[in-house]
Amino acid sequence: MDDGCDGTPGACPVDRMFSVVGGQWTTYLIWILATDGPQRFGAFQRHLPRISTKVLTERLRMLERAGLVDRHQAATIPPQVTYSLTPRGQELHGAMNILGQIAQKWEAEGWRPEAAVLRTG
Amino acid sequence: MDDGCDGTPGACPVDRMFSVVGGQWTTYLIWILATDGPQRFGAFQRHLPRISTKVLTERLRMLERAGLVDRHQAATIPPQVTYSLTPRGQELHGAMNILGQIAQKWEAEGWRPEAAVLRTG
DNA sequence: CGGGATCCTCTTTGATACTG
DNA sequence: CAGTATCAAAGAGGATCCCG
Repeated sequence: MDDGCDGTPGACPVDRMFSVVGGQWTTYLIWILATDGPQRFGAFQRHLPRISTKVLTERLRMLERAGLVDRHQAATIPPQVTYSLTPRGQELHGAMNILGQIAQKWEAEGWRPEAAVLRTG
Repeated sequence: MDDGCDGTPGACPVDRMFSVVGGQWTTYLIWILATDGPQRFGAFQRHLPRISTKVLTERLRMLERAGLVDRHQAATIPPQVTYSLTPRGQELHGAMNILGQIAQKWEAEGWRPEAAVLRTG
């Protein structure tokens, strides 16, 4: 019963996972990599026109440190940097996909998440 | 391929689900309800000593609007309000549990999420 | 007991400009 | 192209007080 979930940040395994992928944009980055394959920095920006370079960099660095994304840099001019999912990133995507499928199933039943959420904009 | 994931908030089903349960504390609330059963307002505060009444109320209201949590009020004095998981809340908990299990498996392999995350505190 | 209303802080984001 | 640095705005979260 007591799983150490006393509210200390990261006390729950679920929360630790969310602390890595819960940030804004993060699910999209993983999704894009999983569905469209490896991407370059500029390609992400084209996929997500409203993300800033700062945040995009931060998210990619974090996913890289978390071992979910691989960063491959070609020493050309201009530089070519390509990001891809690691096996762990792929495994995580599969699990997140389950959440997405539940969302879609519920929405087919009339569920309206937007109505519940206090969206920030 | 294109699943509508252009970065507009909530464009992805996964993101819609995260918009509901991705907020801080939310995973804990669901976890507590799933493992310890129905809880009263004050019980949550005892479980999570650092949460404020404002945020706890907000989260519970949101989970209620999202149909994941049931709020039952007894018209006694003093009032007794009890929160419980709906069937959807239970289904979601099961799916989130998968993420937690992956986290635990990876951690057993040496994965260190804290090292990756830019924790806010 | 179970909150609602405020105020205030701190983090997170976004915009912009510059660089190897 | 792929970032870095800086600044300003926004919003979430915390603390506090009060009420039914």
